[in-house]
Amino acid sequence: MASNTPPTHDPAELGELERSILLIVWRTGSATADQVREELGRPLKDSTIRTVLRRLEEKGYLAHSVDNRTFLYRPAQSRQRVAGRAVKRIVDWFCEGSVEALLVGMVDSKVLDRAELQRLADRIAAAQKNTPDEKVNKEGKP
Amino acid sequence: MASNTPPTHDPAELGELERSILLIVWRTGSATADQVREELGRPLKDSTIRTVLRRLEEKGYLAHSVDNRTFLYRPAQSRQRVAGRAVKRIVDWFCEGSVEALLVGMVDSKVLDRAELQRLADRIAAAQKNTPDEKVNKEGKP
DNA sequence: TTCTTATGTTACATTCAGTAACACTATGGC
DNA sequence: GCCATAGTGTTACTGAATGTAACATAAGAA
Repeated sequence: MASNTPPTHDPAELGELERSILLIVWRTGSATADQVREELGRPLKDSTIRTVLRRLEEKGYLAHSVDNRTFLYRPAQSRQRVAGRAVKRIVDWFCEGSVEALLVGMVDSKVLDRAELQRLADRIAAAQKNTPDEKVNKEGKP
Repeated sequence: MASNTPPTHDPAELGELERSILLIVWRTGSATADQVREELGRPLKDSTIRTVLRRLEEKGYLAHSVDNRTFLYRPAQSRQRVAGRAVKRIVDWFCEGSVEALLVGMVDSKVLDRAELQRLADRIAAAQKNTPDEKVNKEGKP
């Protein structure tokens, strides 16, 4: 498999409110609709929050358990995983799959500055060391 | 602090067709509505193509010049720049501005495999070397 | 039982992208 | 000069995704 994403577009597109709420759940680890509403600091009705939470769960970003009759939402995916996939999509679309090209572009467009680049290099070096020669092969991309 | 505020408007997500057309213009360097339509290989009306081209220009992705009464569209931004900014947005939203966190997440979620990571590290190392101590020098000419 | 609290369901407005018809205007040929 | 053609300008409709919320309902608590 690999290659392309199916015709149905990836649910990486979130709205503002959805994103805000998702961030809150990520930040807090878990939250009830009420907690989210308070965190939000915006005058939104309870049902609004719950609708968004439900949609986020439908989209696979959240999961919930029932704690004494109250829904407790938790992330179903890590922030970074979601971000990673979103980036992958961008890379596939705009850089024809080349992460390197993306990085070059990021430097080029000053999205990344030298300092960050340096830290990035360190970080990557560290990651290389931490994970020996493990198998991390993914989509067939020889 | 350094300039962090995106001066231009937020590069909102593009639709499928918009993306396809944008890719065509990027690929060909410049194109008329008619050329785009042929490249697309989809039975779309001329006005459709032109509408999308116009919207892409409004959004700042394309620019046009008039060649003998015919609009000739050209990219207003490079693919990589667009990609870079899109990634920055993701990083800001999901990783709280930390590109490192993003990279770690990408590795974690296997969006990036070790080979890519290695190339990336090389690439970055090369970039470090190529750019003295000055501000980021965009690849210029190899 | 009644009140309270939380969920389930349904709906409406808005925005945007996909798609296109139709009106309008130079320009070149006759 | 007049008209056909090839372009552009304008406007619009549709459908999906999101923001937002009202209203109905079920299950504990008092």
